[in-house]
Amino acid sequence: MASKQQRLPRAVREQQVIDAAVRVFSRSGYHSASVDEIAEAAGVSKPMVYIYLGSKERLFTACIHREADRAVEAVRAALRSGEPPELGLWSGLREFFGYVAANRDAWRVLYQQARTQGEPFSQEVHTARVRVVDEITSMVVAGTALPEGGRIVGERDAEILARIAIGAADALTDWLLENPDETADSLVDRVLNLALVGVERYQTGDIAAPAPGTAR
Amino acid sequence: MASKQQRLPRAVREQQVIDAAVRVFSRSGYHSASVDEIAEAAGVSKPMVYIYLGSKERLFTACIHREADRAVEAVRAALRSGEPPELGLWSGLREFFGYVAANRDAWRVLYQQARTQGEPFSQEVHTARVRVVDEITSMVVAGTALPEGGRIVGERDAEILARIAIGAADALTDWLLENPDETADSLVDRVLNLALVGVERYQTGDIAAPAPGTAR
Amino acid sequence: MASKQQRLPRAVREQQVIDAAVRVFSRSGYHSASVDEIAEAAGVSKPMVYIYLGSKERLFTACIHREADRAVEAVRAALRSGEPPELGLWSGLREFFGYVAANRDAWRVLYQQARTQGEPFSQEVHTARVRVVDEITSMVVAGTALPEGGRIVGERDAEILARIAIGAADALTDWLLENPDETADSLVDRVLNLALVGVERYQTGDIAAPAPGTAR
Amino acid sequence: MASKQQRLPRAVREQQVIDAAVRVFSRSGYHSASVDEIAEAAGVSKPMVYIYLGSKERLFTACIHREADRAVEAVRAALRSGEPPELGLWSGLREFFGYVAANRDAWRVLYQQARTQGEPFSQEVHTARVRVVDEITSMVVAGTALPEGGRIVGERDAEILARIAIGAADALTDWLLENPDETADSLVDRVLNLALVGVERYQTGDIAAPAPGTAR
DNA sequence: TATGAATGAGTGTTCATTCAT
DNA sequence: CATGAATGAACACTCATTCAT
Repeated sequence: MASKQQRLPRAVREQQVIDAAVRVFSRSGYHSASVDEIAEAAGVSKPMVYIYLGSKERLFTACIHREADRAVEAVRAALRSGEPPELGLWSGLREFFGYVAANRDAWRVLYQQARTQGEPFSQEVHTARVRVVDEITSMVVAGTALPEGGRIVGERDAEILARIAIGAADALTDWLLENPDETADSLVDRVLNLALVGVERYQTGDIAAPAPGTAR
Repeated sequence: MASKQQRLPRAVREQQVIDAAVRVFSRSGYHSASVDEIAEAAGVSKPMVYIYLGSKERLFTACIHREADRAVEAVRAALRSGEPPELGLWSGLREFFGYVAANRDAWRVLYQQARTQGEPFSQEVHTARVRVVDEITSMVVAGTALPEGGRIVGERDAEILARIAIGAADALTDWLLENPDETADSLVDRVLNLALVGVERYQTGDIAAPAPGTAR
Repeated sequence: MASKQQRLPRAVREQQVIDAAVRVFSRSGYHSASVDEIAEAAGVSKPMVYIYLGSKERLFTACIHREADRAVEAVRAALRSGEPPELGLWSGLREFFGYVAANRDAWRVLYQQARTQGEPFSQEVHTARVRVVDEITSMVVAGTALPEGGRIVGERDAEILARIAIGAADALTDWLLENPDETADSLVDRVLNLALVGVERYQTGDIAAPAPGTAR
Repeated sequence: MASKQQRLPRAVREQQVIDAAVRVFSRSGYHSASVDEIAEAAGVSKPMVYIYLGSKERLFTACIHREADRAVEAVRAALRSGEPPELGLWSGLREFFGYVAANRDAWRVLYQQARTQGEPFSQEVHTARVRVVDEITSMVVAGTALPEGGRIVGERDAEILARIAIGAADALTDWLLENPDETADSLVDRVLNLALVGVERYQTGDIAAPAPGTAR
């Protein structure tokens, strides 16, 4: 269809292709997605994909890079727009959850796909992926969360907290998909509630504090 | 290689093949993994894989099913061996984290791979995967956690807590892999520490309680 | 099933296998039919097929040979049981049609399959097949048909008549299968009727006799 | 071989592939014929076969359809070119025999192969094949044969006559192949001769008319 | 004798990638 | 610039055939 293409500038075409690729990679996974499929979804012929992006592998990394940038920028923008600082952690989480829920395709490519594909992507993709994960979560968890106190316990602990946030956000958007009557906001409310209830129970002694290094 | 024909009974060979498949699927992902690769890793010829397991797809679901059973049993056994009840949640989490960290291949196949492959696995695999996730986490989180009080807040909240635990365990074992000087136990200690610190800060007002439904 | 077989004498087993093979070859064609399928249909294990018949190819030729013998014998027996000589041609055709219609599996293997499979069967199978074709039809058409006059016109013409009979019988049993309310006998009646009508029309001039060597 | 990339338009290549397929299917049978073999015979690489024809099965049906069209057209054209009407039946048969003898590959695919392959081709192929058989033979036998008298005896009888003609033509071209000194024309002469002789003998009482429904 | 276990070799099919226009 | 045409290489799957028990 649409034969004799419209002579758009290269940069635009490239974005169209990446847009399509993110959608297709997200739905089918890296290996199942065929370049034909992506080209068709982008409305260009297959050689264009190769002229612009070079190879399927480089196309995939291009997706990773662009979505990494977008993700960082999205959360950063949200945080910039000034919440009162004490609510930093909560609002940061809210933005993060919101982003993941609102950009499922991008997130799937960025996080799930980029982790589960074997060797060819070890370095290039790994570092790009880690960049978002680290940057976003250090923004949300460490930086924003406790502006007054700096690091919570140590660098590693901050990273752990970050990973927990990421894994939770990832797993919870699956839950969101399976419960269509919930929204990203209602989910965040539930999570916060759980935290409060947990703390209360903890205070009343319903949950015993573990002595670290106890079991096993 | 492996010389010629070892003539083992079917049941044994089947397990060998599934063992190999879990390893290979875990490393390469479902689509990248070739049946040849799996057969070689199992020390059998390709036709054996088909004679015993039927197809690549059915081999994959066989992996899911077996690892699902094993995972449930592993955590269940750990919980049965009687910790003092107040420590239920902590020890449950410890066992769960320990399992995930100690069985990375199985977990990758069970959780990451089974989620990210497209259509062919919707039903069969999905339900098997959900079964572990639900069973394990309801064991760890809901059942064991609060034996005196039953459900925490509601069914959905229990599920959310379960998903958080799963997503966190998943993400944290990535972190473990990247920090080889840590162990599953030291990781659990760190997490518990963070929880305690969090609660303390919360109590001292360092973290403001959000009014649920606030932001955005 | 039926594990631990019954220790039957070799000759019997061989016939069982050939019986099954004829059925399966007839239904699926030589190449589609798998030795597994045949072994199962015969109620023996696959190695038995090889021990007794050697190879798939030799099994096929064994089918051809046996069915060739049976076909010749069937028609010969029918003809021996003394019809009045003038009816020889008609009753010969009747027997032949009857045989083909009543032994579809055998006929399919003997005639259709044996002609349409490529190279490996050129000689062995071809000669066996030709043997039946020639023997049966010379019996029916030439020998029996005109005992008083010997050959009709010449050897080649007799062969032509034979081929016509064979081709017609083959094609007509297809027609029989598609018209289940007809029987082999009713079909023969129809054919004879047609012949009579043809001759009558010919006599009345409705059909012009061609001058041989005319057209083109 | 055939050097590299000849860059022909799709329609041309499609016909080349079908041409080659008819030859190969005719020689080897549907199952023995490999797509590789066909591709090589067509002078293209295997993927072209799949890009243009989709699958081996669809390639086979494409052969059937094209040869069906050609066969119908060939006989129709021959009949159109005006023989004196009384000779209709004979010239019709002559054309039909001539076509079959001159297009053995096509005929083998159309008639022999299409009948003897098992299930996958039941509908699509069956109807296409039946279309030629019916159309050609009703043209030759019924329509052309007796323009003055319409149907011979009844619909079923016309069909029977048609089947006889087809089966005879099929069987006789085998005979032609085995007797290379004969031609399609000389064969037709022989057949006509036989018919005449038959009628004469019949008239002189050498052949007794059967009472339909007699024997058995 | 009889068979479950095992495989080498091949087939249909797909896909990333490139050339010729 | 843009694309239809073309292919090398690989992959899932099957089958006739044999060996070890």
